[in-house]
Amino acid sequence: MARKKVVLRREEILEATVEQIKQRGIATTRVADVAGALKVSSGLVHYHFATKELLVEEAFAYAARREMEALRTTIARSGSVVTRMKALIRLYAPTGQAPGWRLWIDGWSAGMRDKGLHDVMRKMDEEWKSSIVSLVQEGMDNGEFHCADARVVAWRITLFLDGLAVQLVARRGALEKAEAAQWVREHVAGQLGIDPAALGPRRAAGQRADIS
Amino acid sequence: MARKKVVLRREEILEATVEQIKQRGIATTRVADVAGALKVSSGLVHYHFATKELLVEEAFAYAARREMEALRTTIARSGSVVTRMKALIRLYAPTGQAPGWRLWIDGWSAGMRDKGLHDVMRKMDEEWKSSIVSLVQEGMDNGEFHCADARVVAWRITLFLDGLAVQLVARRGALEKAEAAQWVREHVAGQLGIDPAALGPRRAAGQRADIS
DNA sequence: CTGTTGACTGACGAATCAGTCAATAATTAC
DNA sequence: GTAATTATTGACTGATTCGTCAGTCAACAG
Repeated sequence: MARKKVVLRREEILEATVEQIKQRGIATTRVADVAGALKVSSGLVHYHFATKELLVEEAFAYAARREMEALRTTIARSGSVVTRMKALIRLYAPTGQAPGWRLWIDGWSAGMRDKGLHDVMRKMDEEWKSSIVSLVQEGMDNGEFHCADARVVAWRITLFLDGLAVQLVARRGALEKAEAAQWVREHVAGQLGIDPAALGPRRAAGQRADIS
Repeated sequence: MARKKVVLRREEILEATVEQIKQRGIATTRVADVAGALKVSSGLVHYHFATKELLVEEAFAYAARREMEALRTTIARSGSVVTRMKALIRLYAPTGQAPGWRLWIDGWSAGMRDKGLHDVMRKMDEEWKSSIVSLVQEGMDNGEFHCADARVVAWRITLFLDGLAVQLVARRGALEKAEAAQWVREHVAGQLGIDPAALGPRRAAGQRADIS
């Protein structure tokens, strides 16, 4: 009962799959779990997605698509480049419980053996970096940023955020959230050639810079 | 046939388990794979390790122990602190195919749900960082390094290497090995307040520093 | 109102694998 | 040399889970 159009049902299933994977991880998520979460038969999941492998890959692609949309929206907003960069950091730095990062960490691991998954992650990473590059370039062009190579800067920022995500997941609790946030600001600001305070939590500028 | 003392057999099995996990990943490694690699029955593996979960955890602990021994050996060598830091980077930077990193990336993922694994990884990370801290501190004390806080520097170096590992695995081939090595040198040197050329591939010092 | 499509079910087949256990071969103890 | 001990086997079980399929029923077209 409650029959749905294919597109809607597929999206619903992908959404549920992403949620289950965040909670249980890829390996321990059963297609029965996904079906159960939607109160639907496991047969239906297979009706829409032939194999579990395909389901997982499409779920990652779905999650990646949503993430990239959010990124593009943030970047396309009005306001100074610095302000948008700040928003971007708040969106993606793994400060907080960062349930989204759990998904990507699982993806890195599974992607080492699953070609399809690997390609999905790779494509997302390319989009992510090219978005950062264009934002950084915009800042360089209008004089807000002072750095040499937008591509290298984008890589280094990505590197740092990935590493931080690993640390905050692999050593939950060992690093203060506030300290991590401070490091992100310092690192990004250093890369962009701006004042770390400009990326501070509230006001864009004009607060004490109590860092070494 | 070919009976072995428990300690030896256990070590052999752990070694084989690590190898299998590097190749297949945690989830898709069967205990039959481990047994098969040693040309031994699966019953024997269970004779030494009650459950697969235990086997995997101990395999990670074993790998971590070996890695930490190598680290301590490198750090305890004679020579300047810079030289030892250079050796350390060569040992751990995920330049090359880095099969060791595959293990840790799997560990990060599985450790999010497996308490025992999580603790193993956490302990190794603590040891790793405290080793780095003491090396950095030594360099600060004898004037080779110029930085403010050894702990923060150790964290940032770790962060960077982890992030780089992710990038080189998640986007195999997209980043030139040489460029990655260059970035590691720049980042580490920047943190330590020294000339990146001092961490260069061959001679300890006295070569051109062709970086921005 | 009726026929057709297609989303959906639920039971089932088939395969996979972790873990058990009784039997056996090698080692050690005495 | 014999008994006790211990490492090892390999066949087996029980549980799990992916994927299939024959059939049901809602929605819609005509």
